[in-house]
Amino acid sequence: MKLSTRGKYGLYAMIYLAQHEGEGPQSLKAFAALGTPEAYLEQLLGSLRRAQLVKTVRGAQGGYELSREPENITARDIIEAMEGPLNFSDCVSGTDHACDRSAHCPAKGVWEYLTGQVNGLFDSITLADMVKQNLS
Amino acid sequence: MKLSTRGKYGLYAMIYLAQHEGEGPQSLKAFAALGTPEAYLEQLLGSLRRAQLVKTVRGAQGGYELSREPENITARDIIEAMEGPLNFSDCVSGTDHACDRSAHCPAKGVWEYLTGQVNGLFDSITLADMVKQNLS
DNA sequence: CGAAAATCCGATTGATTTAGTCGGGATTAA
DNA sequence: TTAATCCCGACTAAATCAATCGGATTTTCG
Repeated sequence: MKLSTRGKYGLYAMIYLAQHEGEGPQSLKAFAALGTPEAYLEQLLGSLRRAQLVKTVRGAQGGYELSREPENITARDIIEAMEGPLNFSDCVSGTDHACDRSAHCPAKGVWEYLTGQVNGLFDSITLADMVKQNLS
Repeated sequence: MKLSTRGKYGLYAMIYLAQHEGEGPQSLKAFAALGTPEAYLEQLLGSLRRAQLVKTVRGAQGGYELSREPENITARDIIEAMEGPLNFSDCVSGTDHACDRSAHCPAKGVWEYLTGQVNGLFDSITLADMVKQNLS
């Protein structure tokens, strides 16, 4: 089970923005230090913007800023914006017709439980915690 | 973030074997009810065998059995056998040279923390719990 | 006004991974 | 000896990933 680079780079970017809060909008060029291709990062920041985690200022001197305080942005917000919702098995999320015996399927309960627990974990960490390395 | 079908089918298969413990080896044909192509399932059971979670009896009347009691097999054992170890970011696991600034990288601590927590969660659920739906 | 600095956006592409399929080989019970 | 059954490596079509590219739009600054 692994994350794609989208989640990884997305988290880097958000941490970067949190570290530069109050310094005005950060341009993609400023992100260069993150070591990610600028054109790719641009795409990823688009996902973060559509999820309303960052806001943008267009035009010269423009760039990206957090759209709310780091205390109110969770790891789950970020990962979900980048990778879509956690989905261990189709029989839990969404359309549900993937399995015709879900009523008596023990696996379904397992997936539901694990999904809830992992989502809870990711919900419990804020961007502020990450920057301060306040993890426990 | 999603699991591949390997993890999903692998868990089904292990639950099936736990439910039929003591009934002798279960053949791939018996698994047909799981709705997974037999030839594919065969491949997957191979992974479970190499991880020593199941043992096999070859030849006629042969099949698959759990190699130890359901109380001593965890969700992590199964998922890891099927999908490899949890890897949120290369900067945590393995070769480590993926990132030259890992010393002062706040993201690294986040990945380490999340990896530990999720592994702990998966460790805490046994196959016996799953069959009995004893999740909490 | 015009140029430069920036984000926005859809299309495209090469590499990798996924989800199987296939064909034959080895083992064992009856 | 035959049928049942697992073992294994090679193959493949489809999907996803990780970018790249070209141009459009917006805004500041001189």
